[in-house]
This record gives sequence, structure tokens and C-alpha cells, in this order.
Amino acid sequence: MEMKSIGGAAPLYRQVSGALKEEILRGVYPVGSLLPTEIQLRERFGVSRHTVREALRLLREGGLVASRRGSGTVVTPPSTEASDVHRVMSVSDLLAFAAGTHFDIEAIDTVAIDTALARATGLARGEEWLEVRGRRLDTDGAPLCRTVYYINRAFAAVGRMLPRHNGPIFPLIEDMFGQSIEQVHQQITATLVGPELAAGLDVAVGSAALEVRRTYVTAEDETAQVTINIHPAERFQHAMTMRRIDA
Amino acid sequence: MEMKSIGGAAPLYRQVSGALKEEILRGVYPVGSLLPTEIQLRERFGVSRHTVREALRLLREGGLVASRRGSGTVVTPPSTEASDVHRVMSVSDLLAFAAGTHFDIEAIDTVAIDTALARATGLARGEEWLEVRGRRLDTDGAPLCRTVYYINRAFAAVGRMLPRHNGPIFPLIEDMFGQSIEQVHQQITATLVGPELAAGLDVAVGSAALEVRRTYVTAEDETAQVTINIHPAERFQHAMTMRRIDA
DNA sequence: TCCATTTATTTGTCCGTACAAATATAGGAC
DNA sequence: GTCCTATATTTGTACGGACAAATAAATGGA
Repeated sequence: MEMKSIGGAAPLYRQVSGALKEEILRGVYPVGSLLPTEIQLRERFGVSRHTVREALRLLREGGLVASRRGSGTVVTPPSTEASDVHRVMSVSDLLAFAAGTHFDIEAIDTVAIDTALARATGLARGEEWLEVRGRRLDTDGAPLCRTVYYINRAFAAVGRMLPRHNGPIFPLIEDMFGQSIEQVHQQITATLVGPELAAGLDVAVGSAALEVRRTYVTAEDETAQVTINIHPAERFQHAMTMRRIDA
Repeated sequence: MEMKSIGGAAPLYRQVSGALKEEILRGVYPVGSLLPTEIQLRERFGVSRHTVREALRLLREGGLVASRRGSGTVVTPPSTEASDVHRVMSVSDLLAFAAGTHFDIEAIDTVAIDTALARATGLARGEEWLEVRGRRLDTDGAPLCRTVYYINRAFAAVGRMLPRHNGPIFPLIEDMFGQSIEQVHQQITATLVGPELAAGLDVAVGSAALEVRRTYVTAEDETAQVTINIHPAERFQHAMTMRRIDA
């Protein structure tokens, strides 16, 4: 069967890739089996080896197959790592922890969760948590966002490491306490900037800001940490790309 | 400067990619700037255009740059990693399409994307898209959010089905046109409510709102649909739970 | 000065060739 | 039957060329 690039049709390499993907998904090539070799595919589709290799590269990118020189191209099992916490961490996290930004700690206290804090954090009233307040600053000292961490007292020892730590906190909790963070609940809302925030973030009172709250939950369904970030809307968007992965 | 493949060294294309990546990360090419053209890189590194393109492909895979024919290769802001569309589709989507809510269409037009719309939607200026404006109403008629859909003209026929359709649009595109939505890019920002929005949503002018923009991209890298939802902050939070799945 | 058209630029797609490198297979000796 | 070596197979890397397609820049006329 020969394929040609028709006006308006997809490029040849996408057509070849699509045909192979459809065959994989309907079981012509079960997991573990080999696809035809590049030379066989070239003959079957009547295209160049370059085009075949581009098609196979798309299948590899989609996690459907894996190629090795001398061995061939094998169909791989569906990947289930798509929801790994590290993978779906938002741009705000990446930006926040980019090299050169610095978390400027303003206060570290043990606080009792009152009614207002319970509403703001989702934590139960009456409990005591370690509260770390500060601003994340860019390399030039400009404020990026205001951040408050609430850390479960069971893991409060990580507080000591914060002054010289620039990355996320939850891996510290995992390392020091052998805990595994299994879920991160994220909530985003819009808020208006009041006088205190305005001063600390160099924006006008009354302007809009994004408030991002994340609750980190262990394998034992225990909340280890809550973070609240407030970003001026004029300087920040929360972006995310979701890709479809078919099992 | 010329590079050669030395025994034990990385392939040329990886060396070129690494050199460019290092320059990007240390600020030689800031976000938004253009990399040298393929021809310039070929001359600089003394390698073939194939090798240069392989190097740039690695940079694209890493999310560092984006290339377009006729334009060149631009350095991109850091971007998030993937998750399954169906897995992590947000609660807001589920709520929006919950049984009982109704999308009240106010206008359906074909619009040309001007400069302001290009900025708001991310679509290319001059193109024509089907624009569907309206509000999503709760069971008791209370407005939940203001929604605008931009639908690629190639799929505009789905517009006819909207008046009696309450779910998401992209499955309609998939069903009617045999297309597969592979990626959804989501961006969330905060905005202030102006007079027009305030009237339609029963909130005060000057209050805060969340603006959620989603871009639905097919397997052929074509944008099928863009939706923009504006939610009053006092009544809406964007929530999401990410789970760790170990293979 | 603005706009439409033309031209130039740049990347995308497709073809081909050649050799390297990793792996699988075949064959012979013990 | 096992082990070692040689050969074959298959993908990876690198080169070159050509034309298409999208975008940007230049040009000319109103």
C-alpha cells in the first residue's frame, strides 16, 4: 500500500504513524511484540526510511513503542506514570523554584488554627501548625509572590532547613520522615489585593491576584503541608498542558 | 567552532543541543528571543542541517524552544508537564457540565481575530473562527460563569448542536470529524470585573474573577477549540487533585 | 502613510546514501 | 549441550539535496 501526500492531508510520516498506532491499539501488535523493521515498513508504505523513522519517533514520543539498534522496535505497556506529582507540578512551582529565585522568610511561628485560618487553609480549628511566612523574590530582588507554608507539627523539623533550601518542601518531608506524599489538592481562586499585600508585592491596592492553595497528603491520608501562594495577576498566569494517554 | 564525534563523546546533535541549552539557561537567549537560524547554526558548529535540526528537536522536546516555518525558533517560557486529559480534568469542568446547568447562548458569530482577540485567545490574527458567547446558568437560573467558545471553522458544524447540548464540545468534534483531541493547554489568571461582566454575573464591579482559558489541540497539532470562562471569585474556586501513581 | 503584492527568509517534509554501533543469530570447536 | 567467534540484522548518527509552506520583509502604487 502506498501513501502520498495529498493536498490538505496530514504529512506522510503522520499517516504512517497513525496507521501503526491504530494497528497497535487494535491488537495487531500486542505488548512485547516487534513491529516490522524499518526496511519492511519502507516497502509496505512506499516511503523513505527517513519518513518511517519520523513515524516511529512519534510512536516513541507517545510511549507506545521503544526502539533499540540491533533489536528492533517493540510495543511497550501503557505508561501509568502520567499523574506523578513531580510531572504535573505547575508552572508556578517551576518558576518559583527556578535557579536564582530566593524565598525570603519573614516569620516562622507555631500557630493555632482559628476560624479564619481554618477557612483560609482547610485545616481543622484548634490544631497547631508550623507557619512560615515570606515572599519569593526574583534574582533581581523583585517580589514574585507571597507564600505561606503550614507544616504539620510532626514534620516541623524541616523548618530548620528552610533558610538555605530553595526547592519544594515536600521532598524534604519525604526524605527526613520516610513519608510519601501521595496526593496534592490544588485550589485556585481570584482575590483582591489589600494594603499589606500591595506593599509587599509592588502592585496597586484593588488589583487582582491569583491565590493558589495546595494541600499535600501522605499515603496515610494525613495532611503534611499546606502552601498558599498569592501572585499578582498582572505578572502571573497559571498554565498547564494536559495530554491524552490512551491505555 | 567545529565539533566532531570523538570516541566516547555524545553524538554531535546532543553536543549542539547541550551547547544551545546552556546558552539559553544562562541568558544568552532570553525568553521570547530568536535562536540563530538553522543555516547560521550549521555554519557555527560545522555540522549538517540534519544534525542541527536534531539538536533543535531535543530543545523542543524539553520545552525550551518552539519552531515555526518562516518565523524561526523562539525561546519559550518554562512549561508544565503532561497529565491525562480525562484523569485530571478539573472539578470546575465537571461542575460546569453537571446535570441541571444550562448554557444560555447569547450570540453565535463568525469573527476575524483582531489584535485584541489574538491576545485574549492565543489564536493567529486574521483567521476566522466561530465565536459562541453565553453564560452558564445553574438549575435555578443563577449565572455561574460567562463562557466564550472559539471553534475552528473546520469544525464549525458542531455549532448547530450547541443549543441542545450540555456537555463539553470537544467530544462532539471528535465524534463528528474523526479527530482526536490530544492536548489541552490551560491557563488561569485573575481579572477585575468590569460593568458588562458585573451585570451578567450578578457581582459588583471591581470584584475579582478567575479567567480560565483552555486550548484544545488535535493529534495533528491543530487547534480545534479555545474556551474562555470567567468565574466570579466569590462563588468559584478552581480545584484539582493530583495523585501519585507508582508503576 | 497605508495597504496590497511580491520577494526573501526560514522551517517542515521528503528523498537519498553511507557508515557506526548494538544486538541477534549462525557456525564451529570442545 | 555449551561457549566463543564471526556474521547478519537492525537501528542510530550524519551527511547531502530538493521543494513546500508559512511567515517576515521589501517594494510599489494609491
